[in-house]
Amino acid sequence: MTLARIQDLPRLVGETVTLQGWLYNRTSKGKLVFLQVRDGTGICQCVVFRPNVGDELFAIADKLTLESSLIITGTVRADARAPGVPGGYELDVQTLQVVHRAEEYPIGPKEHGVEFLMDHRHLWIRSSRQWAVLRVRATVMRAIRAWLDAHGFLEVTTPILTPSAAEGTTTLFEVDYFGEKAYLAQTGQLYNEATIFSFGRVYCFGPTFRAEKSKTRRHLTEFWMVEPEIAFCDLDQLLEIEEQFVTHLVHTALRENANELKLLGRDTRKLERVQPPFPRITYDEALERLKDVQARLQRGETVLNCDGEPLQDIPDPALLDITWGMDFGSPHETVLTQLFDRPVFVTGFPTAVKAFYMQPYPDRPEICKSADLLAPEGYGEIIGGSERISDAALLEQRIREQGLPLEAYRWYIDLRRYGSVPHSGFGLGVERTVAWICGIDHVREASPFPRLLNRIYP
RNA sequence: UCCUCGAUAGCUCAAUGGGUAGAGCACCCGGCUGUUAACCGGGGGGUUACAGGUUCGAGUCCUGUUCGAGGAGCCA
Repeated sequence: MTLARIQDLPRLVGETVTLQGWLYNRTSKGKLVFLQVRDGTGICQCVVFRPNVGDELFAIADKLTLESSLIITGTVRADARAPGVPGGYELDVQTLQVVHRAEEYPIGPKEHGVEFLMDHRHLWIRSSRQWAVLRVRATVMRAIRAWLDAHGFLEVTTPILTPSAAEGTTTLFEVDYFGEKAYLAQTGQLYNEATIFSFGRVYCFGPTFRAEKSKTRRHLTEFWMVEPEIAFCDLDQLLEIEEQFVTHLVHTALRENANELKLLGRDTRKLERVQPPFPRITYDEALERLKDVQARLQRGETVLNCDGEPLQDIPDPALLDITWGMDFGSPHETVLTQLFDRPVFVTGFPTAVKAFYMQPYPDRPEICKSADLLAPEGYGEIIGGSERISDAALLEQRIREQGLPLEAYRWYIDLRRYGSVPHSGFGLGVERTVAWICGIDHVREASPFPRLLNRIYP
């Protein structure tokens, strides 16, 4: 008899093993009880047959409550009828010990509303879909570090308590810092721009905070972001790094989380075609495409996506109104991403709508060397990146133009005085990336305990 | 901040023009050797979000409040 985990059962057929886990579901049929047991690595059907275990143990198994904790011993056998994760294997139960008999469990196998599930998030994460999503999240986070570490990046942590904003002060959480105002970080980028001069290629990876009053499927007030920053790197070089990086994340999840993506019902063919190079379109080109789509929609034409299907989630073509100089809204991203079969870069946004530190094109200063990466299928922006201004005088001018407090950025301007170099970086949002890979419709399920507008419990 | 929709059993929902508040799931009891959200029979379970109004009579109509969902703006 050996202790086993459910994910290893395919290699243990014929052996007698002990599982430790919780009762996920139960059905009984006369002298048979089917216990769906989960142990964190998978879900295994355990078959309790009355003549095998005796009347006393059978009665206990037959009355077990959902989520009761169990230690259960039996023989592993392959059976195509056995549901579960990975499925196809079940345990022929010999003995069973109840560690704790659970009280009546509030979350059933039937449907529940969002508010109820969010109030019970501490229990909801036991459900198979949530389990699958959070396993993919862990894979993505591991793949982020693995790829960056393998490509010469050094992880350098940046502060969460910060004295000022990178991009204005309207979306920051304010905290009291011994009588002074401080803010929870919404980016580590400015500090990354300092550490590249020490290490060349760096990244920071951790939670960031935005006090935006956004109530959409794409927003959390606390989310995880990885921000690589690279010295001696222009925008074109940055995009090559980004597409290699994102491709690695997607294909690592495809390889390591096949069971999870299957459980989620994800169409993995759409993920498999994520391969470099990603298409690159300029802001100007994107504007033309958007106007074209809007005109066709308003004429009542059906506009097709990259797979030849009608565009989804376009409630009102009037929302696609845009003129040169405006930043994209969510409806614009929703349209653009459906026109491509892989993530698409949009480059050269108007300088006026982007952050002060982005490098303007020398021959066209009204646009800047910025690039957003939009995920397919309407998931929208998962990366924002740019080449940074490397000239101290130009940076100072841009800070003044934006009306930002020059004094707060003195150290940041200082970086351009001592061996300044062209450098670039980007930020990738973990929850949005996970939501896209998993094919789920709201980022709140991509975080174990999501923080949202009006929600900080549990 | 704005727009739209919603709140009825533990959960998901129904309740015809205003006329005795109902079903499925969950739970408890009984039945069945292959269930896949099993099925069959029985049982308990309600201050219809809150406050006020109209009415012989309000889950239903009106006013206000609270809470929630989706979206816009902003963003990853």
